[in-house]
Amino acid sequence: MSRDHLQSAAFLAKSLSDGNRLKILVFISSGRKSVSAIVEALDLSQPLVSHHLKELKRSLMVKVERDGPFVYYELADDRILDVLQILSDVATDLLSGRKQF
Amino acid sequence: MSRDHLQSAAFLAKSLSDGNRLKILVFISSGRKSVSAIVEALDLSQPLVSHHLKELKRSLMVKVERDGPFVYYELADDRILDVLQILSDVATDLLSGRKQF
DNA sequence: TCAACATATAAATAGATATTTATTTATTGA
DNA sequence: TCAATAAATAAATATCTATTTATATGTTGA
Repeated sequence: MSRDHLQSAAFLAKSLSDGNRLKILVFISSGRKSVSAIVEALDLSQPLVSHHLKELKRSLMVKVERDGPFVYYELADDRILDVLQILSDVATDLLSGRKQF
Repeated sequence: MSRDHLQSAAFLAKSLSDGNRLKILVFISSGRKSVSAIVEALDLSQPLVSHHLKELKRSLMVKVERDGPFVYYELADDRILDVLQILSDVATDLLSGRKQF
């Protein structure tokens, strides 16, 4: 893995490093969702959701589409879910304190 | 994936969100390395390497072992490399601008 | 056009984090 | 014991980021 590739991986990891952003990613993974739908479902303030969506857009992990007054956000790549699953599994194992994996 | 699992994933992702830490992880993935070996190989200052190793230890992603005056760090779980590879692949595809993955 | 709604942006704040420089602690060979 | 090496910690700084509150922009139906 080259230096550039490592930097790219770090950049995406940074986008995945916030719990609220992960909630958003998982929520929109079942299909495009409007901002207001996200706000309601996750019980976060609208500006906070917009802020996180902006960050996710900056890292290209979401695709955006306007439809009338609504703006829909969609997961850009399903492998992001795979990453979250692996990280969750690894965290579980690491916290269990076992010595070998 | 539960809320706790998402929080755990976010916590690990935060540890993966720095380029220098990823360099360290990849370097030690070929076997335990001393701090000074890491400092030389990556051309980073010794306190900076210690700082990042402390962070990696906090997230349990490295195992630590002292041997005389040397302290050796080792990757705690090889699936972390899988995560980095996927993130790198995804970043490449997202930056290529293709619409479907 | 205007009121109502959807979303984005601005500004302020508080807390986190990467890096540098300087110092301390720990270990060992002479 | 002491000098030299390995590693960790402290302190300072500068930057970044999550969140809140307030406001602006954009869209549509009446």
